[in-house]
Amino acid sequence: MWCAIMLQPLFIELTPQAFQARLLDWFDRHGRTSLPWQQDKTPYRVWVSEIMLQQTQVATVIPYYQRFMARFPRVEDLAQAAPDEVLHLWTGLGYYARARNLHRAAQIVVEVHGGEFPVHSVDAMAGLPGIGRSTAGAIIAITSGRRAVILDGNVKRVLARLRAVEGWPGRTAVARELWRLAEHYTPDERLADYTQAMMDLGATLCTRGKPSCLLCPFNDACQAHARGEQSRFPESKPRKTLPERHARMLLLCDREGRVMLEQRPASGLWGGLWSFPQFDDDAALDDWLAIHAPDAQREPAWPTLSHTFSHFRLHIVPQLVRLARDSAAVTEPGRLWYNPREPASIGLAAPVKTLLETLAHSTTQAEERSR
DNA sequence: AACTCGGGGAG
DNA sequence: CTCCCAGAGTT
Repeated sequence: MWCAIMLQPLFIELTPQAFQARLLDWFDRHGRTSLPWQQDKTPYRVWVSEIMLQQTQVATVIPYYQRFMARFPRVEDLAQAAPDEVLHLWTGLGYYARARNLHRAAQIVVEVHGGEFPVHSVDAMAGLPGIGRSTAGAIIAITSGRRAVILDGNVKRVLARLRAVEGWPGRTAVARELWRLAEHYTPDERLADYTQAMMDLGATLCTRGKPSCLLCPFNDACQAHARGEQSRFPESKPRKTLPERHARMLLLCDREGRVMLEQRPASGLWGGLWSFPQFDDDAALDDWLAIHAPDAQREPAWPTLSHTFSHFRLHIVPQLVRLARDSAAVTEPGRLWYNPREPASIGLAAPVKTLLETLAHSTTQAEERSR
């Protein structure tokens, strides 16, 4: 009889106090302390890091963070910046709404809150553009030590495994359960260390693939580990096949080697970034050329450049066109003539940046050949 | 509740 | 190739 009971994986479910004690003990010995945003932990510096780190890995963020903080050391510097320069420093990071919201939030902090972040209130913090429930909690816990709860990807993974939470966290019911657990385990003291510890555990031991369970302080209490099903938690998003889209990009060059860019609408894909005129097909591009540059000369199309987004794949055919006369005809608001060899401080979509670099190269080589 | 919004690291 | 990362905003 007792045998049948013993065959069940029997857990002594850790109390929040026991969980916190083990976690903080592990953190004191193995936590990360050298990340750039862990030095001089002001709300501004932590905030910028938290926004950059949304859906973005630490290693990717570090160089962007260094450049950004060097240019905008204080929230006032960011508030006064030109939108184009903010987007320029964000070029390549993705999710450009983050940069636009960051800029707006900086202006609100300066103009409405007197330059101080409202770290006294999760609701006040979450009222700022780009700051949601989790990011608000992280900034408050890390910089003020007040009790605040976070639920980022690391915490989701740790808790989903510890308690074998079934289902994809994108589903409302699963997210609600994870928030409940996050609240359950959050302590009343050492909030900054606890918050950083949960993220460090998720980032260094309780990783998505091949977690280091042997080194984990919770390997005797983790329900996923007991089942040998670490990789099944948290459950992954149900995937659909990505839709395919096609586009032509017009690389319109003048005789000085400059190329025309247009600014994209402030909202939507690549919002506020500068890009090449984009067309659904060859005929649409021809129509545009007939109107704006009737005597321009098309060159053979470059090889297709494929770019994958979260929710579709874009196949880009770059079409180089050289203007026979000068560029005056197509100078309008929302357009600029860009010299690829003298990069300006503007935001560029990743494939656009790639194409501009290719263009700079080919132009340079053409000059060398002509000597 | 489902969809939109990027780019790259890691397997 | 696939998966998803210190998520938030919109529909």
